Amino acid sequence: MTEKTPAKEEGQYRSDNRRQELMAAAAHLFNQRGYDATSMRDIAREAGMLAGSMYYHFPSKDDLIIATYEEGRRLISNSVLVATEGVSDPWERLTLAAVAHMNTLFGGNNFSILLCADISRTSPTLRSRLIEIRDSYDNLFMDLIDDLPLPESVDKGLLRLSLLGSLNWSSSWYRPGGQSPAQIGEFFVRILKEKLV
Amino acid sequence: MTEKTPAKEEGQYRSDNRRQELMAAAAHLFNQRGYDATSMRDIAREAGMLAGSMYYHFPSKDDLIIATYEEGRRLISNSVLVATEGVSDPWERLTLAAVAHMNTLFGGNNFSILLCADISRTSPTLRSRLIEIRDSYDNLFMDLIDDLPLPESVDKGLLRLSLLGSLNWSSSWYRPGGQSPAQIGEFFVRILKEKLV
Amino acid sequence: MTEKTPAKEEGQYRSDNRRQELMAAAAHLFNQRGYDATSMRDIAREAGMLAGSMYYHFPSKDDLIIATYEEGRRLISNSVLVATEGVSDPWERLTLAAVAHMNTLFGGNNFSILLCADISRTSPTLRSRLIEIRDSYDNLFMDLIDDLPLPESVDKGLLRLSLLGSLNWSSSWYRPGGQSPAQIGEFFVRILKEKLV
Amino acid sequence: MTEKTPAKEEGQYRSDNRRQELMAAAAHLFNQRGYDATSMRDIAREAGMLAGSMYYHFPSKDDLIIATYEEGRRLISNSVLVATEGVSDPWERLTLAAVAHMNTLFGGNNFSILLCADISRTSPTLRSRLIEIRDSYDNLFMDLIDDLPLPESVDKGLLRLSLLGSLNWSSSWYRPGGQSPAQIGEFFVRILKEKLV
DNA sequence: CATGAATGAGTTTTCATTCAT
DNA sequence: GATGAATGAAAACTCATTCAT
Repeated sequence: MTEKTPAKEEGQYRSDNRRQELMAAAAHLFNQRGYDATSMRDIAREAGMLAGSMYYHFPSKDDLIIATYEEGRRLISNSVLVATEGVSDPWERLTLAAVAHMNTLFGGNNFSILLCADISRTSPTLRSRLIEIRDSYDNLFMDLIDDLPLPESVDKGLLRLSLLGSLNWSSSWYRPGGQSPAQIGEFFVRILKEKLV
Repeated sequence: MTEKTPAKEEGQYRSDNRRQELMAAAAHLFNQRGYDATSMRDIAREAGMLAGSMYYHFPSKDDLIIATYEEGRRLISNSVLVATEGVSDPWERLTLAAVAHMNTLFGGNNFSILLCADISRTSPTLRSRLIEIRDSYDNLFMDLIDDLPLPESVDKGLLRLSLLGSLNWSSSWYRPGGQSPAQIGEFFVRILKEKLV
Repeated sequence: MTEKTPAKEEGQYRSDNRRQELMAAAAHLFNQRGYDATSMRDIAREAGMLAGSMYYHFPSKDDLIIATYEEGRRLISNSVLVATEGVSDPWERLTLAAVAHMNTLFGGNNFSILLCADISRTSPTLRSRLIEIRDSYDNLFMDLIDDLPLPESVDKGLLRLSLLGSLNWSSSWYRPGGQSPAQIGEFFVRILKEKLV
Repeated sequence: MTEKTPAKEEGQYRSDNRRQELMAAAAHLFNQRGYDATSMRDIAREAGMLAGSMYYHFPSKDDLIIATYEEGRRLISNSVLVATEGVSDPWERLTLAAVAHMNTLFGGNNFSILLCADISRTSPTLRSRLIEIRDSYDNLFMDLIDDLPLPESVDKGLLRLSLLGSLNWSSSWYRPGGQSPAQIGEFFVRILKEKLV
């Protein structure tokens, strides 16, 4: 796992410290209130800094949004890849991926759940960048579903969208206390695999 | 059907004309740009009126948001009720409901799709009101799923959330041209009903 | 003279009152400190209003700049046209124009002298608009100089630029007390007309 | 000529290299965008340095402005002095001075043309310093015009202001391609000397 | 000599809302 | 019912400057 190492190989961190704190503060607030309702001042305050100081680290709010989103993608991609590594049964792979997806979403990192947020209403330039990032994650599921042994009559594209919808919509209703994220992920795959009727 | 009558029974409309135009303009813009990015001035302009004039019809922006949201719920609830009326087979009822749901979402009315929007990031007071409204719609699906003949091992609550997730997530990817909304709705129910593996 | 009438014929005034006060305040401060160093807050304060309120009358600072500049052009154009009206001797016409130019520049209206300011360092879009306006005034002098009976060896374009330079540069050194603006204007034309050596 | 020597006699340069690069970068940007619109960061970037580093060489932006302005005065003063050295006919001396003035303004050095910029709109302290510098240059023309054999009726002060206005105003309209700077300078003196009417 | 990081006051602009007419 | 005009708080962002290292 590389996400705890200095990550020099991605060349995207400068003097990691404050930048990471800023991103953590931003992700936290973006999740609580959304992009629009979170001001640069709010983020600065949460990171113990003045608003103007942030602009040394991120040239604009959009850049900060993109950075947190990309960090979210990096973390969840990693989780899914690690979880499915070395497993060959396609349904088991999909189950493990769904479980890793849910565990990452609700496992304490504030970044990945940003990928479930509504981005259809941000500025066109920002939106297209975020969509790119999200698509690069969705592709992992495309591959997992492609490997499934399914009757020809099943549209694999729609199947993927159905599963991702089930999984991501959880961000709008999940609260700790009931079933665990892992159980929920496992269930959403099981009802596709098993005969219900 | 009640949606064309003056709706006196809800006691909340004054001199319907301008009010309805305002709501239509608002719903249109809310869908395009989201709540935050839509200003009262934008809405007023689209309705051929000045910003100040709106406050005769709606005491605040939140009230306008709630009104459009509630109108969306009213329309989609109606569609689902009408579609399932008189049908008794539980799987068929669920399929018809999903189809009606999708047809209403993408069938030209700008209100219902607002129910798929991310409200987890609005002010707490507004949010709790919107959640109430959405829940009162989700209950329809609760009933439909309760009627399904399912093994005890299947958690009906999660099943409902899975289906609603699949259906509502479509608002983030659906574009006209591929499968029709009705086909998509039918498919999402079918993969629950049929054995895939 | 039309500049004191409601000016309906130019169609550019709304409810003249506050708009004119705003323009007067702006012109005053633009002259004292320049465009950049004058903030919208400064202008608002001088007009007895809050910064945000100005945006009802002018959509942006650039628009306000353009409006004051255009008002300056209107006033000085009028002065020159009125002064030369009915006079036919070309040198006398030029003298009267120079005198009117100087009298308008230093005669209490804060608008016209803006045309002497350095605009080579504003944003390209703003600059090109201001240049258009200034050129439309300079054309008056083009005509006056064209009518002069001069030897072929004299470049009329350069002659115009020389005179306008002499006149406009006065905005950087003129202080009341010495020669009057009218005397200065008359002198600058006389040294072109008379043999000095 | 002293401009190539280390200039110890002015006692104001430290380790000339970086200082000169900084001044060149500043002069370049001041001409393109003006003082206000040029930030210390812009200048630093153009000189390949970070903003903070400049403060070793110049204690403030105003000091940097003054230094470039003074350098512009030094260069153009030199040109005029060299051009008129050894010539005794007063009108020829004035002509040569005007030609040298124009050649220096548009001859590639970015400093001297700063003297033509609008300084009537900078902070009072800065302004008074810049005026001092400019006046010390204008005095050269005062002397040249004093030597002219003119009728008593001609106000020599105004004559100087007229000529300097014609010359300096060129900074607002001159573009390479038409008459050369030298031809323009010669023309502006000729129309004073010769009878036009 | 230079850098990285921060400061704090400032900028233009936007916006929900109010209210006299 | 609607308008014109204003309010005041907040937004994103900029910038000259400072200073420890």
